[in-house]
Amino acid sequence: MGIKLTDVAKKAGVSATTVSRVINNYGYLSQKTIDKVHKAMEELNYQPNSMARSLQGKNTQLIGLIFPTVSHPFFGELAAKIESSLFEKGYKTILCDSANNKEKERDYLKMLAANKVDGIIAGAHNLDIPEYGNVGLPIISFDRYLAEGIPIVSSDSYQGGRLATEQLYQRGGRKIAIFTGTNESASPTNRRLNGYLSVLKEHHLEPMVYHFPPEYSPFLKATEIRQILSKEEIDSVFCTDDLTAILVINKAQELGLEIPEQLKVIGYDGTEFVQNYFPQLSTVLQPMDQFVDLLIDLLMKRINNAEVELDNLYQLSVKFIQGQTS
Amino acid sequence: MGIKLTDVAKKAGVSATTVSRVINNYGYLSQKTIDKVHKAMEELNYQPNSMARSLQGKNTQLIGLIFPTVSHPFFGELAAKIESSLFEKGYKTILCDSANNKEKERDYLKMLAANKVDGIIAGAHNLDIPEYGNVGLPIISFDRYLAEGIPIVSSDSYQGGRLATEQLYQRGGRKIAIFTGTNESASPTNRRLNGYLSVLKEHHLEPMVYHFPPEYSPFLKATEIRQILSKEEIDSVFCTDDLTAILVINKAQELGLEIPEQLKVIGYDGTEFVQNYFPQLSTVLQPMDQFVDLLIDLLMKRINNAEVELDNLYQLSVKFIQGQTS
DNA sequence: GTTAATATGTCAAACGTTTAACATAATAAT
DNA sequence: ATTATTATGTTAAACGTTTGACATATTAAC
Repeated sequence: MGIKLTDVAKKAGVSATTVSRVINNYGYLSQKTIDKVHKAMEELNYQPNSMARSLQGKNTQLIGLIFPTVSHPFFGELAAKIESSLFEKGYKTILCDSANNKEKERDYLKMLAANKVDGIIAGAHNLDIPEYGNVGLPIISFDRYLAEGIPIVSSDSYQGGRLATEQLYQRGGRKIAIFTGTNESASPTNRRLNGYLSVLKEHHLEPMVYHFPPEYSPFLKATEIRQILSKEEIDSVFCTDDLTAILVINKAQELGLEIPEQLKVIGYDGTEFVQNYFPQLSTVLQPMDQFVDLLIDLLMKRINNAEVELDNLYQLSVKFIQGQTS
Repeated sequence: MGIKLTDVAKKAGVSATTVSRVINNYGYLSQKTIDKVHKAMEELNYQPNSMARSLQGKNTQLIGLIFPTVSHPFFGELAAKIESSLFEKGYKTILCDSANNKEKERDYLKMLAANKVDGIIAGAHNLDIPEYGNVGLPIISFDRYLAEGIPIVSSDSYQGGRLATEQLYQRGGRKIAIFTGTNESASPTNRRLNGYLSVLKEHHLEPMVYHFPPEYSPFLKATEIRQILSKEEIDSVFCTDDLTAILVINKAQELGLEIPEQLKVIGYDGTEFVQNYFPQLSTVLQPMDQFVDLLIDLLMKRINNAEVELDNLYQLSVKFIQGQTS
């Protein structure tokens, strides 16, 4: 098929070993030879066959990325930033959208192993996948418990939950509801709820907790939100993600509720996207860039030394962003 | 390292060849042996080494996806759907965000070749990358001219441009501006502008064309939009993407302009995201699912037969969605 | 002019799988 | 009982690269 190492050797008038030495930079080499070989590689547009290299035990420079879906702005941004940062380090990214599908996630895990990726960053939301425990690859998790010994990077959700709820209270909210996902006790995301509950308790307020299953379509969710808003007496909502907050605002407007006078809304995530296109939203900003840096930093550590000791949980602090919805 | 074919053979009490026969399903095999081998593979959690397989000339089942960035909802959705559809066909997706960076796109092209992907779907926006012409891989392009012989899948942008502009006119717009990207004459996207121009000409109206370079941040773009809206006499804007339309709406609200009474706005794309979270926006719906099906269908054709004759351009028709902004 | 250091070459094994060629069993068909 | 068919095994080469062992040539150092 393509150009191979021996073609380069022939063209440069050297041995195959010498070409390999140039590529892998070992042994004695004169500058003249190095230049000659590089020139030949350029002229032939030679690319070493990754397959053959990694058969030899070389790294594939591939990283698997397992997220629910990049069509969600939060994960889209996270994936884009991770991809970009990895690229700068010479890694390529295999994208795995688990789509809240346990089977798919499992299949992907197998595939990534078969493709001998150097490591995995996983942030999907399907629970109980024991395979994570024994893939035998460096894995770092985002915002979710996977298995013993796999470090988790997340925002300080408890603090974030408190922060948002406290803000609603400060602004006069007394009937403060929380709209969140399904109960996932093992994952840090759930701590947003705990933060909310702790603040309500301190102020002796009655919690109003609404769970929305992740498989709900936005339309279905919006419909249910509308019902809740029209039926229940609520003056404030803490949504554990920005998109839900946007639905709440849309439905509140449909119902003629003044924001923030009649209904205060605070979201969670603070993606660049939402900040750019919904600047009015009050939200809790997750430190996206720090996530990316830390995830990759930890992963690189594990790749370079599988036995390195890492913490179980890294919690990055969040920041409240005051918009006009609270 | 891991479990290999010979381990499976030993465990199942058969020869390596037999295991290979089971995996690749050729030659004579008894059901008993097949079961025995499968059982051994399961028990050992065996995954054939993809590297070794593709060294043998087997397909890698890898597809490269080159898009500007998945942090943009349009490309995020497109990427997610393509990934999902490819997964069902047994392919894995290597994600390449070109980030409007020509060098990165070039590097990625090389990497994809080195990784022996079976094919590429490219929808980035950097022009003049001659390498596309001679990667020697099946490539299908989305919405952009890459090189001679590479089919383009796009929406019927000319029709879309006409549709949106005509709608604005019908609703009473007489000072109709267009907000679009930088002039890229070779790409189909530019035809949205041409559609706009043709309608204005028919109605003897003066075109008002504003170009925004793709490297502009949303903030910068928003600032400029605000200036334009406050200075110029405009009663309607056709934005060639939804996100720009959202910026226009936000800035118009800041300026106290009533929508649609004082300013009508129509976007372009109609992603599920925008439909879910900005349902009020009038827009031109691109047939996302048809894009995905066609892109993959064409790519598969090229993969299975490199010489297959394909059209240069596939234009899918768009649909106007009436919201409350026009 | 000897010695050491540097530079390149030859050769072959290895990575894990596929597959062709050939051999031999086991089973079924006549 | 002979023959054909089906099932499995043995062996070895191949994919493209890396790397160690060893040999030899060139250059530099004293």
